[in-house]
Amino acid sequence: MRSYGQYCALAKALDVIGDRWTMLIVRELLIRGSCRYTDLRDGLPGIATNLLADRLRELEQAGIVRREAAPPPIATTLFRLTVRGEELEPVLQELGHWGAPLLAEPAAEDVFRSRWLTLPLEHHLRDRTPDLPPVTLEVRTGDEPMLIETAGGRVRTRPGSVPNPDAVLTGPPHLVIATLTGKLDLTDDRAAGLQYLGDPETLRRVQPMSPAPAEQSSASRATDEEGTS
Amino acid sequence: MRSYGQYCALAKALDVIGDRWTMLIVRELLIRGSCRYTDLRDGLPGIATNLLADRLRELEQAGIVRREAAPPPIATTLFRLTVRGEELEPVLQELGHWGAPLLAEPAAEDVFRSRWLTLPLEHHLRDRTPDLPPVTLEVRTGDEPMLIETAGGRVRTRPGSVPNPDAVLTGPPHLVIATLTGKLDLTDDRAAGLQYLGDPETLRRVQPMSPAPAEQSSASRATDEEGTS
DNA sequence: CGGCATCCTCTTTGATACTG
DNA sequence: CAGTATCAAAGAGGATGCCG
Repeated sequence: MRSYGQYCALAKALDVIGDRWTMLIVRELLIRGSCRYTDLRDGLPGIATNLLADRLRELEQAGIVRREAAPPPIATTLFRLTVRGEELEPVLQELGHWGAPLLAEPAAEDVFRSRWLTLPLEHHLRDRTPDLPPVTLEVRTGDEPMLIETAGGRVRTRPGSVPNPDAVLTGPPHLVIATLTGKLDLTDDRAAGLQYLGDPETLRRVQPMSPAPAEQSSASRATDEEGTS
Repeated sequence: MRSYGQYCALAKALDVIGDRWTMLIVRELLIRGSCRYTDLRDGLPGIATNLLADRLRELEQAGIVRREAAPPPIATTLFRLTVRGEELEPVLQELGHWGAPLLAEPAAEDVFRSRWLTLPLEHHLRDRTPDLPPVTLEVRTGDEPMLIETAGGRVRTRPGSVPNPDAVLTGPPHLVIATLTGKLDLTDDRAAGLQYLGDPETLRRVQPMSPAPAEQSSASRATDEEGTS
């Protein structure tokens, strides 16, 4: 990327990670920890392979990504974030938080990977009753199942499946998100296509406090803009 | 900008504000509140005028910027952020925080506007003794003087100058920053070109707690990268 | 002046094909 | 698997022109 040439922390940050695709590559590495070129490509549908190669080289040079040889059994290159790279997590969290309302309308043409939910969900969900025995909620949406588990007072998410979860939530991404964040109630009319099996308490346990009042789905755009100083 | 086409909050955010120059335009509007096209252009050295016009239109469409006619005396257009636009402040703060280490080395070729310091400084500085009478520190670096004032327990910054500040700090940007953030001591050898006049207590009062140990200026890049999981 | 629109060149991207 | 090579299309940068 061409530098902005400005002595400003924001501009300098953007000089390094402001390029197209760069932050999404960091997202994948944050989600997956350490992974192969092909894993990255799979998590970044739409990226051109030469761009991915270019960006990885730039990120390596910038000290954000490290390339390492995989342990003996397998022979492949692995990519992972450096400490400096991991420090980008709060940035991505804030950006994701700001962008969350844009997910209000269903996916439409968009591709979706259930892994993309793990980071924001860990950030938003809380264990309301950490003293009770841990629970596991399986979420089935998108390409692969996902687990939401309470552990040590925190809520952890990871791709995967278990034999006997306390509950299973199944449905299209936008309804699953609305449900997990408390914007949509299980008894809600709009929940067509959503299925919840198991103890209702499991869901309530991890939902954030003060569930936001149900949003009007997606009407009126230009009219509800309002500015203040 | 071409959409990433991913149903992911981060990708959606970047669809809207990921374009080149866009975040810097938001920075200017956050700093200046409400301003004219030419003010923006001045705060964004290097931008092509057609790009600024394009981006402003896109931001308006996205509900981030509002265009308003200036009050009768003057006849000009004013641009300002909507509420949705102001909600980007935490994002810019995090990005700036991450990028701050990149300012360690002096400006070199970079252009600089002292206004660019106001946002991050307000975020980092603290009033250590809010019960004492308020103080004013004038900073002279870059294109225009700047004031750092304690008020109501907070530290406020703004471009400007006053007749009798409690202290005046003058010098090149990187030394001024190092001083204000406590990385550089007033008695430090490296402070060549830095001048401080007035009560030393004024500076100490607004500096953040636990001043970071003086950084080795800018040696060794490739060697000090280290990864953890 | 303030607020753009046009024109032109150069760089970056996106899509696809190919290789050690 | 982990890229490089190629090429057309889109976008950025820079200069200048226009209009109230």
